[in-house]
Amino acid sequence: MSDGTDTSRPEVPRAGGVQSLARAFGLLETLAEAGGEAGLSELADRTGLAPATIHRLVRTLVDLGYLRQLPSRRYTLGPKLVGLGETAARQFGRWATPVLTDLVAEIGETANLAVLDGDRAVYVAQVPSPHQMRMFTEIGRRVPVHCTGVGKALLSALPPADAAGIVARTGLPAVTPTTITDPEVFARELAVARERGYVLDEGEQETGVRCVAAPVTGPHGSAAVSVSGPLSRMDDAAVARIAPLVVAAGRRLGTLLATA
Amino acid sequence: MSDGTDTSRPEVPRAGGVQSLARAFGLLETLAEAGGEAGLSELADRTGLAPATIHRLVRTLVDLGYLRQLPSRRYTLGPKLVGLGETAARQFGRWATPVLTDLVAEIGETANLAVLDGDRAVYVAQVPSPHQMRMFTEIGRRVPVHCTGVGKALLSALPPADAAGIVARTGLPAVTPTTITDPEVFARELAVARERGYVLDEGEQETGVRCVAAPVTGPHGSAAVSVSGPLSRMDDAAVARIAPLVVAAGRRLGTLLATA
DNA sequence: CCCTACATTCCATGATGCGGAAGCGCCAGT
DNA sequence: ACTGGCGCTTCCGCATCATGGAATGTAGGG
Repeated sequence: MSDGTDTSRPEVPRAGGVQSLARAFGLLETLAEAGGEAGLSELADRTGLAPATIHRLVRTLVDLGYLRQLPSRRYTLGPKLVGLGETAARQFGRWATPVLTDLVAEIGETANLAVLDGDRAVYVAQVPSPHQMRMFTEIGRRVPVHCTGVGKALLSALPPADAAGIVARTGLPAVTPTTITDPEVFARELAVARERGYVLDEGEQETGVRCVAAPVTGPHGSAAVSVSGPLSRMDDAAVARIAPLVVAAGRRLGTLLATA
Repeated sequence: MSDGTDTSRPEVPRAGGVQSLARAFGLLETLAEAGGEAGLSELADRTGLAPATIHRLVRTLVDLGYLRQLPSRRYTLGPKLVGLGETAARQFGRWATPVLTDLVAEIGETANLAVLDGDRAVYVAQVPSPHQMRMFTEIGRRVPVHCTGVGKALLSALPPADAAGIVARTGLPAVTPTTITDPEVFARELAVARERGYVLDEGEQETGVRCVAAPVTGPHGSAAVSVSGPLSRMDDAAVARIAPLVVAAGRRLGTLLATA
């Protein structure tokens, strides 16, 4: 950075405006990816930043309560992040939960809301089915887009070029025997989804779980609703009954999103 | 900092090193306090920062995915915060949940883990009692220290001077008829807690709920475990049986905290 | 239709964050 | 116990980067 001849900056393609912020959040993410705990030098290795720089950022975060320093001098995500995340989730849940609750009442299976986060989908709200008490709070969980109902629904609402870009970056790794791994088949799947307004997930992420998902139709709305349940209850007749309800819920959430 | 005559800055006592970071997180907190949604000028009013400054910070956060801009141009907490918060909670929960689960198995009442966050306590892990399905995920909730079992347990593990400092700042507002409001009585309560190794919460935050809490004994360990249930089940005999178990759990968590 | 209020962009200024290098404390090795 | 090495922390001069006042664009209200 000291000579004016080469101003190319291959790292951090387009972070944002304030670099210290981008770096700090990068550190938080790096820490999360590292399993929620890391030493300073490990962070330096992963991010390529100077130790002194990292130390200052990290120290600030510790002072603010968003990071904790363990007795071993390593760093962990701090308690305040839990609070913020909870508030954020509540925020999403506030307007989505009523609609999801209706869906569960009509269908009897677990209903989810997810949004696009980079190249993956994050669950931001969930209303569990009355059938099985399973599934803790899956809220906040990030899943691949290519093998989940919500993921495919999210892609189907994107401009095809953007969707193709995401798929190109993430690839189509097989998770179960039914996961779609052929790009051409996947493209057709999205085309069908756009046509019908909903997608199916035929146990592509978890065997035995069938899922109906629809995009949340809004202006900027990168969101998707889904209803999922075990194959035993989700037969073809059930899907035929469920699909229109999920699509309607997506539309309803879209108008809510635009309004509030 | 613009004029040399008056450098007193009553606001933001000691933020941290990197000011843009402190401000950005301040904005996130302000947004959370405002109900999770606010316009730019509202943020400007609440924080006292220049609109241009806020806009740049906020725009960066939007680019990074930690904030979302609604069609109405207002701002909301973004999906990535949900993910980070969940990871942070999982991080705490990972090593705590097994111990809490054992506690619930032995006692049959809800078990919690909380840490000190500034002058308040935050719940970071919880295993619900099999009895009542009540209580959603209370994780992330911040509560006062003076009227909760975990709060008093946290204070009892602190150097008395530090505990007194916190109490001096927060005061002892009455929340229920049994809340301790006399500083001298409260100091004695903490002394007893240090002596016995556990504290009771006699419906001091919510009438009818009795709670046994113990500090997590670690090197720097500002954490506390608690078990709480309705008075009907938490009689004196139950408390006598429960207290040693909670203390033991605190000790166990302490060694885990020091190790991993 | 104009007008007010809000969000957004521009730009010169200097405060502020940056990172190389030196200092310390902790384990591991012998 | 001594020593070496590694990783965390602190210092300090330089210039980059964030800052905020003012100008511009945009939406809703009278």
